[in-house]
Amino acid sequence: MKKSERTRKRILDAAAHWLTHKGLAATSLRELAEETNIRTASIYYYFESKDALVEEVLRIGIEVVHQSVKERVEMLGEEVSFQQRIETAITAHLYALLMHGNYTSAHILNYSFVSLDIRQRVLKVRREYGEYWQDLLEQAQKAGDIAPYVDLGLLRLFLIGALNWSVEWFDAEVKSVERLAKDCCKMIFNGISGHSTSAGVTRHDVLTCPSSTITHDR
Amino acid sequence: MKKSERTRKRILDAAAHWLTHKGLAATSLRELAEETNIRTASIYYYFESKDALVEEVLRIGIEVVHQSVKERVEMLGEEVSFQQRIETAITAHLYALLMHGNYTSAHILNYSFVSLDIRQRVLKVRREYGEYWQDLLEQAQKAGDIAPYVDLGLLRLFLIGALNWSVEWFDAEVKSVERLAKDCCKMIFNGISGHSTSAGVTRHDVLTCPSSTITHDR
DNA sequence: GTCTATAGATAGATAGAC
DNA sequence: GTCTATCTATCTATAGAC
Repeated sequence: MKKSERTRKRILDAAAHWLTHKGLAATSLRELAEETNIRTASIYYYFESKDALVEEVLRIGIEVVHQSVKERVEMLGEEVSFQQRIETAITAHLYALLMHGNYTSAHILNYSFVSLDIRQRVLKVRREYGEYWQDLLEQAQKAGDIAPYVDLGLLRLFLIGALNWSVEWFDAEVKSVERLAKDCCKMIFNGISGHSTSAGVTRHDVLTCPSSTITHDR
Repeated sequence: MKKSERTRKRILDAAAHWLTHKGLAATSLRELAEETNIRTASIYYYFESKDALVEEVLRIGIEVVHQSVKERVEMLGEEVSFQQRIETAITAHLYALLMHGNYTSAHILNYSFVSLDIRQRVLKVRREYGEYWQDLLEQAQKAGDIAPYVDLGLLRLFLIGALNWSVEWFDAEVKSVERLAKDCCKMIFNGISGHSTSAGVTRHDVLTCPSSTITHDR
């Protein structure tokens, strides 16, 4: 890696760090320059503007998660169950989110505040990742691993939302990423109800169920 | 309500709006004053500083949700099942979040960026709300409505995280708050698995909304 | 309570030397 | 590639009249 590329990366790293901890408007090029040991004006050699720098951080923030998830799911063999694939996807998402730096959290925390221009361009990258999950979930539903009644769009938004929020509370000393992913997956697949059959036990008589758990349907 | 109180409220409303849509540092007292039809200096008659104003918005953002949830759950009779109580709590949380203004979203989107002082004080109010949910979930587990294997702390963070994230994608024209709450509750309690823990999957007509109509983002 | 006026700090961005 | 110097704009906050 050339020195010029390294400098560029150091600016991006500093930006991701400040965007995560201070927010968009409180992230000043002066402080980024100080942290990178260059002068403010030198940033403009690498980036056209503050907006361009921020846009790249946000874009990387999604791409790194998307790539991580895709890679690790594809590494699984063909015969692996969809529940296992989804657990792997959750693990990979959490890993990229929690362990691999500030780019993704910078994205999550600042997306609402960047200019409309940036938001629209970054939205494309977001959509691609959303569609990856949507495909995964649809395949799982077709294969019968997800019940037909489930609204996959809602599931996707609900799941990714919950995972993204973990940047606010995750603590590796309380629960590891793998453990967290496994527990989330179990909760999502088996449900939390105390009235159904015990978690993980396969039932074939799906047409019968304790009515008490659905009595509030109207 | 006195004129002075109304002016104060108009400043708070404007602040909540700007904090939600532009973020902490991009929310300037000048623009708040303009939106409130007063001069910048007049804001200092009502609030000691920008920080004090922001802190009050964030505090209200939690309190309004906490109160809404508490009220609506307490309105339910004693004999109501815990699953129903939790669905009511989810509905109330979403209502306060999505329908009743920008205070809560201002909190969610800016909490990471406010000064340590504010964050620590606001954290107390947050904790109180978290404890309310923890109590509710513990009672449900004791009553047998939530399975013993469930990590209630994880469930609480997962659930509230997913709900809070809905500010990013909720669209009342796609799915109403009540419908959304009901569907979330069903998914959480019954699980999404197509194979096991079958409680509830007898009703395949529960989710009427085609997932494709849910927007990825706004 | 609301105003005018302004102090004092800091922001993004540019010009041009080296 | 990196620098110094600086322009222009905007910010929070204060002083003091009315």
